[in-house]
Amino acid sequence: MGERGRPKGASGEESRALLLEIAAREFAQNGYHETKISSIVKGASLSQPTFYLYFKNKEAIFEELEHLFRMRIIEYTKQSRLQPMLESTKVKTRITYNLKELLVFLDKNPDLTRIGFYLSTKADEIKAHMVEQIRGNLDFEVNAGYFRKDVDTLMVAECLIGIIERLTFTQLLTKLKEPEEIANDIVDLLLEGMLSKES
Amino acid sequence: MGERGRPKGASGEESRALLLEIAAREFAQNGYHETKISSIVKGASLSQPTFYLYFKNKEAIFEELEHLFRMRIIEYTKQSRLQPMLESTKVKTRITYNLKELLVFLDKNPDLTRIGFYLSTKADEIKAHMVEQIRGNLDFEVNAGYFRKDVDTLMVAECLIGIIERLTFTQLLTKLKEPEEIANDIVDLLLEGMLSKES
Amino acid sequence: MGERGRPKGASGEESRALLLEIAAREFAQNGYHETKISSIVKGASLSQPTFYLYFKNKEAIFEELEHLFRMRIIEYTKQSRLQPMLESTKVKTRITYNLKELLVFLDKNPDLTRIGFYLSTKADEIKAHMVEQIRGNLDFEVNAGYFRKDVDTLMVAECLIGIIERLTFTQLLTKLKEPEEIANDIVDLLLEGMLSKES
Amino acid sequence: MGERGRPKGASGEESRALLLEIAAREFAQNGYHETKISSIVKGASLSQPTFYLYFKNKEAIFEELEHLFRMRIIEYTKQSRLQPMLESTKVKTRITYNLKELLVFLDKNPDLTRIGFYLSTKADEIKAHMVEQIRGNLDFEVNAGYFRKDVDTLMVAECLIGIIERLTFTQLLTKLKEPEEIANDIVDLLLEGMLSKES
DNA sequence: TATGAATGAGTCTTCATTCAT
DNA sequence: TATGAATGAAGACTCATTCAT
Repeated sequence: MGERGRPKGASGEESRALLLEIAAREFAQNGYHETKISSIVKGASLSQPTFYLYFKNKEAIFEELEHLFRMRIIEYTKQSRLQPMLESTKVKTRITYNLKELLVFLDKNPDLTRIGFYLSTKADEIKAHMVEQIRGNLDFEVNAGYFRKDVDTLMVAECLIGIIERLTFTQLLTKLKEPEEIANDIVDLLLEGMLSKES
Repeated sequence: MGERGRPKGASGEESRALLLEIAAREFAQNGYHETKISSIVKGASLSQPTFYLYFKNKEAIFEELEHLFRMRIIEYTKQSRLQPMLESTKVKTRITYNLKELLVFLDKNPDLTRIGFYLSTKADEIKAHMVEQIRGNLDFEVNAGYFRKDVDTLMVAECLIGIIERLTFTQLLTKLKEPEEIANDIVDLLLEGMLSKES
Repeated sequence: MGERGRPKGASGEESRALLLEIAAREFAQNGYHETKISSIVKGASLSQPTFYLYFKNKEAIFEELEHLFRMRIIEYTKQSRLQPMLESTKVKTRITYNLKELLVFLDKNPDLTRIGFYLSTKADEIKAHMVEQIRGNLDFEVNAGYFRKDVDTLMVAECLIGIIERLTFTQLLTKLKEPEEIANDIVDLLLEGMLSKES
Repeated sequence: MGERGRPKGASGEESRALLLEIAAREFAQNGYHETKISSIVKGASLSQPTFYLYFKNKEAIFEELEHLFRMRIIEYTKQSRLQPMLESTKVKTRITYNLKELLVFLDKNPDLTRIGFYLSTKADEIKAHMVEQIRGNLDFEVNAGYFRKDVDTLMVAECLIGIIERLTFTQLLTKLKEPEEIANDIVDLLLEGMLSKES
């Protein structure tokens, strides 16, 4: 029967996955309320009742997308703790690399990112969680002597999240800059500051 | 009509202002869609038709709030350009002061802030506008030799906006920190960087 | 504006009462599920949203009708207790009269009767309540010597309710018999029994 | 196809019977509309399409249950006509026995009883049919001199059905009383009446 | 200026029912 | 005989918005 029109007997998992994908796109594009079940199923070439075969309701599919983002983002922040005993000269490189990896993930999943960072009512929770992780890392790094002892790690972590969020939406997802460039810029700014060195 | 027969309560302007105020609170608390005209007018002890006496529709009152925020925020960024010929030693103080003033405004208008920074579909425009202003200031300041010549002023401006937004929601509006503290923290971080000075 | 079409400004209470009336008819005729909000409001020449102005939902209006029936029926059973010291010869007359009054009420409110006796999920409760009342009356009457000491008053009360229900639907609401005739028949049967007297 | 490849479980007849049984239970418990095909088939561990292998639709299976009840109940009322030339002293015994038999049947088939007596739109027809039968019996019995000549046999038959219905639901199916007790109570009440004998 | 009363338009959701295998 | 997958049809409910006074 080839590819024409996905016959009735498509695998349930496929339909479900398709719905999730389309839903992510629709939510990201139009927000939660402007996204109608009817347009999700139309996008998936399915009927409305089919939607309810796989998801309890609109909220449920949205929550599943939130959850998906959350699980994946948590992995990234977990991985990003610096190894102890890292050579001082490698610190900057390592941090930049970790940050770049995170940005690559966000870049590859723009719809999920918009949902998890912006649309979700749990966006605050998610970011707060990231802040906690980063702050832990920073505390460790300060202790290890990589950074000034007098920095308020919580504030830095908050700033970093604010920066990541902003640059993700204005530079990354708009394709104005590559993950690596952005990572470099951020790390340079936060580590070195803006003042002229001779000053 | 003088003072004689205002049959039911307030003057027109008062009712209008009240509706704006309540609406701001409701929008800030519950978002655009979750905010019902019915609850706005209930909050203002008025009837639904009265609402339409003062505003064309729900969108219109929201846009008016957006506009209000926008006008006021633009003033602040305009004022914040550093005066030429500033003594080098005063730069940091001056920047911090300007930032603090902005934060004080946001702090005093939490509902508008939430609307203009977060809920409004024009939030991006507003922030982009701020970025432009700040970037102009930074360019000037770099030229004046206050900062490193190699900083990407657009990126710094973007970062600053990201930081302001985040700290506004997590530290300022939650009353965890005072505007001044936050301004100090931000400026210190961005100017000095995190690295230990001896490094 | 005369009577044509009930203008928009009809009193709210009127609309509400009208909806209740039409709803009773629709429920009685078609049952709970077959009755659509749309047909109720059509019957009342109103729109669907108007329905929700006066009732929380379909269940709520049904419950209000149940309640109405219940309140009224309870009055009747309360009134029907025999006065103490009644002359023995008047007992039968008195009982018949009370029963007739109840039947007159049911006859005058056929829709409510169908709802409260048949459609309502609380029909059992309502009838159980009536049984209790009647049983109380019977106990009193047995004590007063009007009836055989060995009758099981609960059973008689149950039988009476069964009879009333059945005859209401088959004889009364179908207009085959008048309340008075039915009351006479019931009382005669229950008091005298079927056996030939000489036996 | 013999016994070889019945791929999934039971023979057709078995599945059909099972569906009927489960359906009766579900209808009796939850009513017609609240009973979903989905829960019937779930109860029978079958799939929805299988249901339509055996029944045209939801209405059809319900009607089949109605029919089943009707056929069986008619038998009982047919049998219950008193034999001519019965000794006068045995009349009461015989009537009681017949009534008891009917009640035993209802007691053994509570789901069908609830369907045929209460849920079915044909419940009225069924009961009307029973009334007719009983009335015929009563006419015969009156003629034979067993009962008062002045009783309205139709009314008595109606009363009896009302009583049977009520006591079935409140005493029999709730297991409060045995069929025999109930039969005795009914017959005693209807034959003897409530009045004290000396009166 | 103010409102009691009413509604058009639209969405979610459910369920009996059917294909294709 | 049996079912995984899918849907047509329909109803409840909500909300912004408008008459008529």
